[in-house]
Amino acid sequence: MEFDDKVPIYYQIKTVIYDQIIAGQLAPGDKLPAVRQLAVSLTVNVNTVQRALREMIDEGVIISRRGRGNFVTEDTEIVEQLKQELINRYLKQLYDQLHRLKISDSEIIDELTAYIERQGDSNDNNAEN
Amino acid sequence: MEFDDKVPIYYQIKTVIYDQIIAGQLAPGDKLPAVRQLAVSLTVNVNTVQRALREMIDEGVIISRRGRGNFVTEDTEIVEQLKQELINRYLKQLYDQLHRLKISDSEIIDELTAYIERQGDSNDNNAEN
DNA sequence: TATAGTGTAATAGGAAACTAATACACTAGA
DNA sequence: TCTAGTGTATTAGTTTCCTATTACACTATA
Repeated sequence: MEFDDKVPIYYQIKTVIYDQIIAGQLAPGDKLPAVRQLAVSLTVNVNTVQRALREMIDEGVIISRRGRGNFVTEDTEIVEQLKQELINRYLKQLYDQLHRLKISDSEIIDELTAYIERQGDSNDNNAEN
Repeated sequence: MEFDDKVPIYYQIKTVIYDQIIAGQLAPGDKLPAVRQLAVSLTVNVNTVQRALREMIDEGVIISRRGRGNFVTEDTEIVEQLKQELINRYLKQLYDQLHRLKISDSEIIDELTAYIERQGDSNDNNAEN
C-alpha cells in the first residue's frame, strides 16, 4: 500500500482500519486479518501494525483475544461515536484551513459545492450503505 | 507555536507562511521576518525554518536575496495559483475522507453546512479581505 | 498432546527530522 | 572601512519511526 511520507505509517494504518469499520466493510464482531497477514498486505513490519492496533485497542474499538485474533467491538455505540468523531474532525480540519485563508463561511460551502460538481460526477450515488 | 507531532515541523511552517500570503497578511513584495527572528518566534531551530523556506523558494513563491532578506514574490499570478492549489487540495482531502466513510455527495454538503451552523456563529463575518 | 495459528514483547540497527553550534557570504549604512 | 543584519552551509548529536529478527504466550484442533 502507498503511504503519505508526511504522516507516520502506523497512524495511516489506523485511519484505514477505522474507515473500513465505519464504512461497514468491517462490521461489529468481525475478525480482522491476522497481524502477520496485515503486515504482508500492507507491506509493512508486524510491529508497525501492532502499534496501530495498540491504539485502537486502548480506545476500545478493537478487542484483542490472545491466540484467537483481533475483533471489531460489538458495542455499536462505540462505533457510532467513532464515526461522529471522525466526521467532525475532518470537517473542522477543512473549516479551519479555509478560514485561515480568509474564506467566508458561505464561500466555503460554495467552493465545496463547486468542487463536488467538478469531481463528484462518477461518485454521486455510492452511499447506499 | 504549537505543532502537530504527526507532521514534520518544517512542513507546518510552510503551511503557516503560505496561509499568511494567501490571506494577505504577507503581500506580494513584502519582506519576511529574518530567519533567526522566525526561528525564535516559532520556537524552532534556524535550520528548520530554512528547510521550509528552501521549498518555498524552489517553488518560486519566496524570493531570497542574500544579505537582504526573504521576500514574497511580486508575481501575483503565482500567488493566485498557490491559492487555487491549496483550496483544491483542502477540498479534495475532505471529499476523499468522507467518501471513504461512504458518505454521499449531498450528505457531505449537509454535514458541512450543519457544522458551520454549529461552529461558525462567531466567525460568520470575518472574510472581508 | 503435538502443532499450527494467533497475539505480544524485546532487542538491535537504520533513516529522517530536529536541535545546537559554528562558520562563511553578502548587503547596507554609519 | 567597519559593523550589524541578513541568508547559507556544515557538522555532530538526539529522538522518533520503522524494520528485522527472535522469542514467548495462548487457543483450537487434528
